[in-house]
Amino acid sequence: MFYTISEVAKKLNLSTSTLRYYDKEGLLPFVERSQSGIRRFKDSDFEWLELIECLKNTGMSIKNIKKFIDYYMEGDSTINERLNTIDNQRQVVIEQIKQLEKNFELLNYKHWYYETAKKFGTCSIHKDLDINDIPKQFRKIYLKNKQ
Amino acid sequence: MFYTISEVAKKLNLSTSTLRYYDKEGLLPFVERSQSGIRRFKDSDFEWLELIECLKNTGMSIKNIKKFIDYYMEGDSTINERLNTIDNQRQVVIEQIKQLEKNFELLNYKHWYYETAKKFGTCSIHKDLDINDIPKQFRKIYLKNKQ
DNA sequence: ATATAACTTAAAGTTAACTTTAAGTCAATA
DNA sequence: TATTGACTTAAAGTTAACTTTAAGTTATAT
Repeated sequence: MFYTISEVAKKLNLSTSTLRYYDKEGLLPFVERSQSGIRRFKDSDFEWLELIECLKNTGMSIKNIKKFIDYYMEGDSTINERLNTIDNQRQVVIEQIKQLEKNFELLNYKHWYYETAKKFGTCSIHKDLDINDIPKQFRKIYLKNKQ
Repeated sequence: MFYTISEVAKKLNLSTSTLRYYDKEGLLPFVERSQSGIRRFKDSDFEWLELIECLKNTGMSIKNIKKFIDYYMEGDSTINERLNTIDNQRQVVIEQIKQLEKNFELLNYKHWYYETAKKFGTCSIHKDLDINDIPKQFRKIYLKNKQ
């Protein structure tokens, strides 16, 4: 079973020009062509595209994704390099999630800040609040921001 | 207590040109200037810069960050708009974390895939594996990728 | 007083990741 | 057979977020 570029684009919510761009950049060396040069994507190519999307999503550049795919094309002699790339990216994702959780805490604090301001009709309420009026989880950040 | 632009840059691990760029784009209307026009950052400006970094980190564009800061400069009449912006961004972060966790799962599968290939010296081992050889958490993705 | 280091603005340059355009080929239907 | 729609490549254009450059001013140390 083969798919055209526009079928793949639709399935993955990418544009055909993005897929051609990826191909041009060397990300899709395994995609076959018909006699007349038309790309014929197979099911196993979706697995690759899923990994490409994953690496892209987690901040890897097109160039570095290409390096990984080049390793793949070299065969079993590069298993270790590919494992290292994957492990490195796992670490990247762990850091990204940690960072997002920090950002989320600040946004939660700001949510409480504006909820409280909304209740009182003014942001200046925050000058008059006692530490006991502040939810425990926000006290540290509140004091930090106050000084 | 005041800080120069390079002190702030050092503290926040940004470049001075980035801070000037943010200022030019309207992100720092509250930063004071000396008589001769030199920026004088105060402690409360760090709170703003922390929020700017947070919004930027979670994917908000400079233009939309500026909108938020414009609301702030308007005063109490925009509390609701600011609350909405914060709440929207909280939702964005929740989605980002979910997406990263999905990406992390795929990377964990690929880690196992290459660890196993490494153990056997070849990726072709994966053609011969029985479903029972595959860790439970990877079975679904393994079968999906196999067909 | 002079050198140096830090600041200033305005404008041009950079980079990554697409996106669009132009010109053309191919396959299927009226 | 002619038209339509999907495909092709190559190259130019776009966008966001900086970064660098050029030309000049200011503050401090010797």
